[in-house]
Amino acid sequence: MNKFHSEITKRQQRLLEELKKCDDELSGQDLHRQLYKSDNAMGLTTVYRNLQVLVKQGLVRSRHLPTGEVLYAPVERDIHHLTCVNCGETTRLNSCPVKPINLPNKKSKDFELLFHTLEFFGLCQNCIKPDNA
Amino acid sequence: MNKFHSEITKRQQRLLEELKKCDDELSGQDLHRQLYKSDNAMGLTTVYRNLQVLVKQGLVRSRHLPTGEVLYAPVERDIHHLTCVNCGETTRLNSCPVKPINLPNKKSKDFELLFHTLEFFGLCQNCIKPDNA
DNA sequence: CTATCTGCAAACGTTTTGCAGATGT
DNA sequence: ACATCTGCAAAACGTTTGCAGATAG
Repeated sequence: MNKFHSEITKRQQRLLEELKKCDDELSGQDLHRQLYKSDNAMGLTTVYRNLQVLVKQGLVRSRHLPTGEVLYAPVERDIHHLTCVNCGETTRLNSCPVKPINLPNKKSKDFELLFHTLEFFGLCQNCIKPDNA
Repeated sequence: MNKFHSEITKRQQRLLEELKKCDDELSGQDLHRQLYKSDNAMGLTTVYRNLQVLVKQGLVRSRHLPTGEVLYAPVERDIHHLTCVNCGETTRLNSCPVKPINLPNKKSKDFELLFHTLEFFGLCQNCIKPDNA
């Protein structure tokens, strides 16, 4: 049996559940904080380790913010953003604005595609104006 | 005059030149190291500060690796990758495999698009096999 | 009883910041 | 002079790792 796509542990289920419950993406820190308020507190280390597992299983997608932190969401959630390179302001796009033409096959002998990230960077309305910080 | 798209300094020109000269993407550390060997040594802080400027000017694109480090390349270079979520191995795609359909206008009142990043994540050939670390 | 999972504390490594001195207009 | 740019050293920060103890099958 492939070590990926196997059963997941209680803790991993809990994390996935929390991600699905939330409409947004969450960081490891977010999840840790949020679970501490609930009856399923778990250490930060555990949160990070299990998130990695969930990504490798193909159940969770991850994305790196310009700040260096990582945000997680269920794989099936297809979120993309406009991000201002000056002020960092982010606008969410609720559908993927590109049409895949030559995407790698979802499942080929060479590469099993789990998810993609697509982010747009530029200057937001405020920052386009002259005299901005 | 808009503070973006204005003239750039010698140091910034040097960084841009170095990025153009290289076929790959480079990190701040890479650039710093590389310039130290040349006649244009500059401090790490300066490298980072000027790279930020170049990104805001729309001359350079940046992309965050899963490791947290940031890679830079000239904006016009349209590179995308397949990355294995297990071992981190990366394969480069030399053309953008998606067709923009509803991309934000390159230049609108609301948002001035400078570049986009598109990365694919999944499992590489090696890691798909059972019994992998 | 062996393998896996956990959590704490310490480490990591890249990037950022404070500040004083250099540079240049 | 005045604003900008630089570099050093220290800080910052989310994340990762070592290890010993807990848990589970």
